[in-house]
Formats: sequence, structure tokens, C-alpha cells
Amino acid sequence: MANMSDVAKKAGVGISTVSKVINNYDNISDATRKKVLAAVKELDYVPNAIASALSSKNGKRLGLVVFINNHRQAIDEINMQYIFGAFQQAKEHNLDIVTIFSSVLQGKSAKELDVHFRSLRIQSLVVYGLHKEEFEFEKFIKMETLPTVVVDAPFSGEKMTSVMVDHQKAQYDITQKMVKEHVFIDKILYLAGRRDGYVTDLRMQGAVNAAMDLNLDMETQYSDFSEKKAYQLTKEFGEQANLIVCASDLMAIGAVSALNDMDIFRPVCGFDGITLLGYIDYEIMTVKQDFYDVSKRAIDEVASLINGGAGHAVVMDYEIGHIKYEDVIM
Amino acid sequence: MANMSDVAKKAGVGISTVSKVINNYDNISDATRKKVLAAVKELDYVPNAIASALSSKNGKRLGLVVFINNHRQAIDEINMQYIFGAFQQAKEHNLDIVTIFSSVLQGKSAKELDVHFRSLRIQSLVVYGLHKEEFEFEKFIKMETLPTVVVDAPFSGEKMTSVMVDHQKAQYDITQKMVKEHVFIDKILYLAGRRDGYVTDLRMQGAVNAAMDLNLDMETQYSDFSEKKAYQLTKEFGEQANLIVCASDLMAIGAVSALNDMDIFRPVCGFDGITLLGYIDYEIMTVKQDFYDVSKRAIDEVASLINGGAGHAVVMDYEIGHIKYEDVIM
DNA sequence: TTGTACGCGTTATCAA
DNA sequence: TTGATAACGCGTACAA
Repeated sequence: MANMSDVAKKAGVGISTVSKVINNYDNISDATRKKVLAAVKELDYVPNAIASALSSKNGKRLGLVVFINNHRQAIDEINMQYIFGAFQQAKEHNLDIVTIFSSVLQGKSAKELDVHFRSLRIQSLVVYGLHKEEFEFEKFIKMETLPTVVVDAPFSGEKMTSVMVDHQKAQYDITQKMVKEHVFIDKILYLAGRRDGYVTDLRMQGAVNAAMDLNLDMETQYSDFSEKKAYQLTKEFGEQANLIVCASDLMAIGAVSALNDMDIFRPVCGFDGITLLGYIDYEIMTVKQDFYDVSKRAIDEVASLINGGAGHAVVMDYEIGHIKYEDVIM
Repeated sequence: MANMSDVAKKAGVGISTVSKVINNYDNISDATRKKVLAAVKELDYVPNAIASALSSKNGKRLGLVVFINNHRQAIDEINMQYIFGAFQQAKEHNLDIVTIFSSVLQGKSAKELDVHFRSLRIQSLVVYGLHKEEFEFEKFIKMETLPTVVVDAPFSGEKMTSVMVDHQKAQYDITQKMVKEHVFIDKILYLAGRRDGYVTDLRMQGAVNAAMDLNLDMETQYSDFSEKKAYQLTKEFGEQANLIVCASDLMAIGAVSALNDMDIFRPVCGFDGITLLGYIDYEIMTVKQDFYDVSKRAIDEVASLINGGAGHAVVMDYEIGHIKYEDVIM
């Protein structure tokens, strides 16, 4: 397999000249550039990403850190959309993605994480599904030793960007909308997510504000993003409320399932807009996020950080509506 | 960050001695091994995977090739289970996984694929979702330049192993079972997968054999693994049949949905055992595969190939039954 | 059993 | 605008 020195010989130039052409340096004459590119084509030369990563200091290798605890959690479409979106967009920016599931990082201290990423020659990070219990990981990224984009956690800084929808506003909006579209709502049951989730707080605040502004009573329960728990909580508190607002679609489905078993009707809304909703025979309003797009944006942002951009907070769009069966089958 | 030479100095040994300790060579005295390991611990030394990959010829880097056509397909849980299972098991074998979505490989000739993987220093492959139209990729893996495990495609050889359930037998079994569990079945509608799918043929043969052995009439239609198409085909052919056998769960759901709209009942069975089935209010029997386990096994097999094992065909277990809502909520 | 020295394929520095 | 050459960190003949 041809390497740079082969190309250099064939083109009749120095080896470092080839490197400069490959990496689009501008101080190269058109003539030599052409010679080199011709040789590249002729020899089917493809740069060796490993050798490049070894010698280079600046950032083509991006770590994609996905927090998943067990393989049953891996059934959800959200992470797949995140991962796939990231890979698609990484192609555009010519970034090499190193996929890292959180299980590999378990038990590592902030310092060990640093060493780990360094040893993998990773020069930037995009993080999905981070939650509050990952103390060491959080400490590590806050050292900002690597440019980092965090999806769905409210961290930003000099070299750190957050990307997410405005969860608080979205939860506020959908709660208001549910109240307005139904009559006689005076008591809300709010099923929140996990205590250790970053978005949990944001969404809850949105619901609290909405209830306050509408002057409505609201019962709040943590449901851990668990469908089963939402089922149980609905059985326990569903009857007294006349609107059930859930912090995730799965929980909304659990609530609906309980309502069916209780043989009573309550309007229910969820959050996220997952495909599964299209299969549920119950009108569940939701906050539709485009996870694929969010992830692409996260990659854009990390590319920007690598190129010297400053960290900031990116707010993505959402849309309130229903997921219909006709839209999800293909 | 400490490197081998730092460790060597601290331990008072040569640099290659460190390398040998790290890689578990046996011709090292216990005394020096201890010294080295102590130095490793003290310096928080972690081997640099990149440098190792660059210099070494033998196989720690594994390419995980996932064929996905468009990002809407990324909703399926199957690939996520495959990917997660692979990463989990790769940890056990100390393999570095390089995730590769098929979109990166599009339009590449067999030779270009070879160059591509070489440039990534990939020394073995596990392939998911391969189908018949990937001529160049198929040509490439059949060159057997890399030890390869193919999931759900019937390829094996000197250095190539296939891992899958016995699709033919499974489809045969479930078809027979459906017929036996219902009375008055004399005509089957079989909704097959995509013409270019490798498992499509196997499953279809199973259904054909079952119908033959039972002396039943069977109408077969290609439904492209598409829920929508299954819906349409069921509308067209569902009434004349009294049993609908589908080559995938999604198609089974499409069929059920059509039956509901037609307001008639027909027993329906699917294939795969995806979580979504638990949410469908219709008894759909299916062939349950454990994708997570299949993928782990695929990694075991590739590790075996790397260690000199010969290629062969691995047959995984399946189970016929229902997916119940109680089992899928958590 | 241990250590020296070269090779892996780049990138980066600096002199020309 | 170009091209030697020294890193980058590790594996491995080969010599000791």
C-alpha cells in the first residue's frame, strides 16, 4: 500500500510537500500541488489516519461518549439517532470518530479519564446522556483539557458548548397548551424524570412555572423516566388529577396504560417525540425533538471549538404536536 | 503523560522489556515483571493504542461495519443492540473497535475498501446488515484479506465465520406452530422481506417447506421489510388467506394494522422479537432472537479467527413466543 | 533474560 | 515555496 514517501517519489517532490498538499496548506504552488495530486490518484494513496493521529497535535480525532448503563437501555432510538447523526456530520468535517460507551469509563477518576483519552489520542469530545452522578466525568470535562460539546446538560465555558432544546420553555409551552385545549383542568399530575438527570430539573421548572402562571394545583412525582413507575404513579395519583404531564414519552405511555386499566380518561402529554408514540392508540401530545439534527449540530459545534471558536450554549428548535402512525411507518 | 521510556527509566530496565511485560510475554523474570508493573502503577502509565496500532502487525483493531441505508432506519433497536453487544464483548478480548457506518464506504471498489481498511490499520471485521446489492463489499470480504465475521449472511470460509440463527428452520417452525394452533387453516399469505436480503431467502425457504409439508396453499409476496407495504399487501391479499406469516415483526404490525382497518381477524406471526411488539394490542407470535448475544458471539468468533482459528458457521438459538408488555417496560 | 536500534507513516520545525 | 529531519510511542529482530 502506497505511503507518503511513495507519492513523494512518484511526484518527484519532498515527503513533507506531500503532507502539505494533503492537508491543504496554502503555501504550495499550483504546479507542485497538481503533480502531487496526480501521484496520489495514480497510486490510490490514502492517508494513514493512525500515523497522522500519532504525530499530529491538532484535532482530527473526536471521542463520542455515550452514557448507557445496561443493554436493555440500548433499545431506545434516541442514542442510535445521536450516534448516526454524529457520524454523518463528522464526515463533513473530516473528523475521525472514536465511539466510547460509558461502561468503559466506569470507576475512572478525573485524572484517569484524562490519561485514557490522551492514550487514545482523542482531542475533542461530544457527550450524550450525562447525568449528575458521574462526578468524576463531570470534574474531568470541567477541567476543559479538551474542547467538549455536551448534549442535554447545561454546561458551557471557554472551550465547552452545550447543545439542547430549551427544555424548560418546551415543558412550559406544552403544559400551557394542554391546559388550554381541555376544559375544567384544575389539578395537574406531573411525572418528572430521574433525580439525577440534568434535563429533569429544567423540565420540572417549566411545568412548575406553567402551573403557577395558570394558577393551577400540581402534584409532582419523580418517575425515573421509567414506564413502569409512571404506570404505578398514575394508578396512585391519576384519579385526583385531570391532566397528566410527563417528562418523557415512555412515561406518558405508562400513564396511558394505567388509565386504560383504571378505565378513566385523562389528557396526557409526553416529551421527546419518539417513534413508539405512533403505535399508541391514544392521543399523546409531545415535544418533538430531532435527535439526528441535534447531534449533527453538536458535531458542528465541536468542529468550531477545534477551530478556535469559543464555547457557548446552543438552543435547538422543538415542535409541539402528535406522532402519527402514518408518519412513522415507511 | 508517561510513556514506555518513562516507565523503563523508573523501573531501571530497557524499553523493550516494558513492552514485553505489557504484552504478557513469558520470557520475563518475575523480578523484572514486578519492577515494571510497579513503575506502571506509579506513573499511571496507559499504553498508547495509536502508537501500538501503528507499529504492530497483529490484530487489536476491529472494524465494526454496520449497513444502514438512511437515517430513518436508525430507529431500529436491532443495530443498537448489535453495536452495544459488540463493544461489551470487545472489552473482554481487549479489542479496539472502530465503528464504521456503511455510508462511509459507498461507491468504493473492493480494492478501495482494502486500502481504506488498511489505512485505518484495521485487522479484522465484523459485518452487520449486509445485503446482496453490496457487490463490491462482498467481493472484498471474499478475498479474505481480513479475518471476518458476518452476522446474518451465509458466508464462511478459511478466515470467515457466519453467525446467525437458523432462519430457515425458525421460519419453518413458527409457520408450523401457527397452523397447528389454529383451526381451518388452508391458505397462507407469506410476506417475505427484501429481494436483496440474505435472510430473506432462508426464511422464505422455511415457509415454503412448511407449507409443502402441511400440504397447504401459500401466496408469497415481497414486502421489503416495510411496514407500509405489508399493510398494503394485507389489504390486497389478506382476505383470501386465513393465516398471515411475516418475515419481520414490523411487517407483522403492518399486517395487523390492515386487518384492523378491514375489520377481519387473521392469525399473524412475525420474526425477530423486537420490543415494539409488546405495545401492539394483538397476539403476534414471533421468533425471538437475542441480538445482544448474537453480537457478543460474533466478537468471540472474530477473536478466535485472530488467534488462528478457522472460519465456520455458527448457529445461534432462537425462541418462539410472544413479546408481552409486562416484559418490555422497565 | 535483557537491551539496542530500527521501522511504522505521519506532522512539524527550520533551514535553504 | 520547498525539503531534510526530528519527533510521536510502540513492537520486534537481533545482538548481548
